[in-house]
Amino acid sequence: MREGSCPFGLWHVHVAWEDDLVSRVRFLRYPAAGGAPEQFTRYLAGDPNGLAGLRSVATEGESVFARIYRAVQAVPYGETTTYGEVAGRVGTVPRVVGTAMRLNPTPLLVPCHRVVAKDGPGGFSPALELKQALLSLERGKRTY
DNA sequence: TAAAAACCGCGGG
DNA sequence: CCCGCGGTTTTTA
Repeated sequence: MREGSCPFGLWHVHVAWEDDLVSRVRFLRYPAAGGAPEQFTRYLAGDPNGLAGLRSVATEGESVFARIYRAVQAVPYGETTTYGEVAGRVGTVPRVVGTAMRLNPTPLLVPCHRVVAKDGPGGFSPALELKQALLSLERGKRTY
């Protein structure tokens, strides 16, 4: 298993992967020893198709969460959907979608930042600021 | 271990 | 404002 990071503003995007399969993505305040896959660098530089070719472990299987993650992955770059909308498509309730987003092992690859509340931004860990930065990045506005 | 309670990145009443 | 929804985590025994 390989691990590395690339910078994003005040943060560093840490990635754990093997070949094209990504098992973990995290936002930390310090860099890793090595670099992240170039796809992440491209995405964070504003390339809409930067992440193409990478898979996430989170989307495998038939669990409710896996189906939620697949539904979220289907949300196009630069667009948003709501917790309730995803819930309806998967056959569960909004609250569970929120839980799945909170526990998302591979943010960015499963673009949980594109899921917002019906009226409001919804949440994001470790910082809501990151969700806003990612959304404005996809709108073509570089915050960082 | 197993069962119960608490906890939520929500939404509708 | 309050309560149910359903899946996860924490607490309790």
